[in-house]
Amino acid sequence: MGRNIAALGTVTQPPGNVPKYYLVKRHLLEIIDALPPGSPVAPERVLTAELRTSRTTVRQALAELVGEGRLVRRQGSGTFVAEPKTAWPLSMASFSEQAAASGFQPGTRLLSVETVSADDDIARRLGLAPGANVHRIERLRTGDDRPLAVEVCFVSAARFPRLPDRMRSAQSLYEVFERHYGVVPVDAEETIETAAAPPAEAALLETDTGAPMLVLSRHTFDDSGEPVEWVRSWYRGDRYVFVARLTRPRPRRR
Amino acid sequence: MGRNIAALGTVTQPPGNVPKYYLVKRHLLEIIDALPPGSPVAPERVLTAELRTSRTTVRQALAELVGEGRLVRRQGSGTFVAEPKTAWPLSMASFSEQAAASGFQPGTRLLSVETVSADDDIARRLGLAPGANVHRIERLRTGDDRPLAVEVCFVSAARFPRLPDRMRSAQSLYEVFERHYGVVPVDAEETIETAAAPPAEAALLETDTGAPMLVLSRHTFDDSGEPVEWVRSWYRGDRYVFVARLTRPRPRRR
DNA sequence: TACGCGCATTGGACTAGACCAATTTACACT
DNA sequence: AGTGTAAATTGGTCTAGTCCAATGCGCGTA
Repeated sequence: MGRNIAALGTVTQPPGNVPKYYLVKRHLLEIIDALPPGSPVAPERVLTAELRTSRTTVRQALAELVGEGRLVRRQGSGTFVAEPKTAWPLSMASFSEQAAASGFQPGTRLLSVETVSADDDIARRLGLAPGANVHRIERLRTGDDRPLAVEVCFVSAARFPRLPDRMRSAQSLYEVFERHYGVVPVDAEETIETAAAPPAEAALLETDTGAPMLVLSRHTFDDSGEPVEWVRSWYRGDRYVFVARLTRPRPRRR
Repeated sequence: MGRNIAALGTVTQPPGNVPKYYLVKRHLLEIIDALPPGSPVAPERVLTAELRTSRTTVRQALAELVGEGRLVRRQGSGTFVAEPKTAWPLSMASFSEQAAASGFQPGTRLLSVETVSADDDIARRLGLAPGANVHRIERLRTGDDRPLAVEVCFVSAARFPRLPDRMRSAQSLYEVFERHYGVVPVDAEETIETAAAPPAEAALLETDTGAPMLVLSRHTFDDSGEPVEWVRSWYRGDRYVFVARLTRPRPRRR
């Protein structure tokens, strides 16, 4: 068509400054909403010409849509409408149980197990003296053989001797905790934040450096209130939505 | 100094492709980590010259650091090390209670109340026929007079007649539910995802269009399992971390 | 001293284009 | 018809620069 971006949609928003790339984004959104997942979208250079803008501006709009899980891009191939996001439950259940609850075949790839000296933050979280030895366990969690999350877990080396060896043959960390050490995690504090994917995590999760991620940090305690583990998990923000079930704590007051 | 980016740090990561902007980001991170909040960081053009790269590349690194809450930028003024993020609890408590628990003086600004026809998604969520009337309540929640979140709430118009009038003088929606309609929300399903800030939300939250956000959607039910409200809240991803407390549901099995 | 105007500084948005990498397509040759 | 290679297509990274908007500083003036 070749109509100018200025003619796109109606700007009902704040008086002046809606960036041009955002008009492009809304325009693309209208197109995407009408197409089923997998449908191809016009290539960058075509959009650039059609909308009379620079490639940079088009790319900024596309990048946001990719980050929000609306589009998928494949170099050399094209841009396509993405599948809807997948729900990921927040619960005390083990990874395998959570995955199963979401209808995935869970899998784990052990990336590295090493024993290192804890930095101040980790030591404090695990109730150890600064510099104490901790096991650092890095794993790639998969669902239906597709990468799902990268987890880095820290536990006290003194409390869990020979854990590295045991990890190499085990699937579930919680099972090892219980079987070999009699430790049962009973509650946890989870924090959720956004971050940009570092190159290593991006590669493992098959996305791009800088892609928006959901970072879930879990601080787990056993029944006596002792800290058990400190885990930091990276999930692709364009693929997953976290779901939490909340119940009113007390009957009522007032 | 004028040292080239190629000399920065050591690339132990994946074989080849670490983008140049990421080297800049790591370099800046080292600087930031050693400075207290509020400290100024060198302006873009200086970094561009020092690191022998383009302004675009420097800006990409800065943008990610801003999105992760490590830096704050003020046009005409400069770039500064940011305050640490603030924890925001996920619980069934009302906004005021949650804010108080986080040490904020809670406030609410009613942006708009209107009665509209529900789209299919909203109707389904509230258990209504498609096109049924719903009240749409848009509010800006504040903590210590600073914008905290933008909330858009939908409730059935048939179930809550004259709610718009009552809202205008009320602070707490839950209080109105209980006092005037005898409805007490008891549990909820919350979903958390990432998104880029639209211009309107960005303006209200005093950030930039496209800034990474945490979007919290809450589907609330009363004691008989009836849906009460559907709320979508936008929080600045660079400022807040969501915190959830989890407890193992069952005593144990196996 | 206090005020106000103008300029320099700084971040924000956008452009046009170069070069690279992955993929797909087209075509020549067997 | 099948196969392999070259070319075209498409997304990814980076550069160099323009113009604008908000802020803050300094200087001249009242």
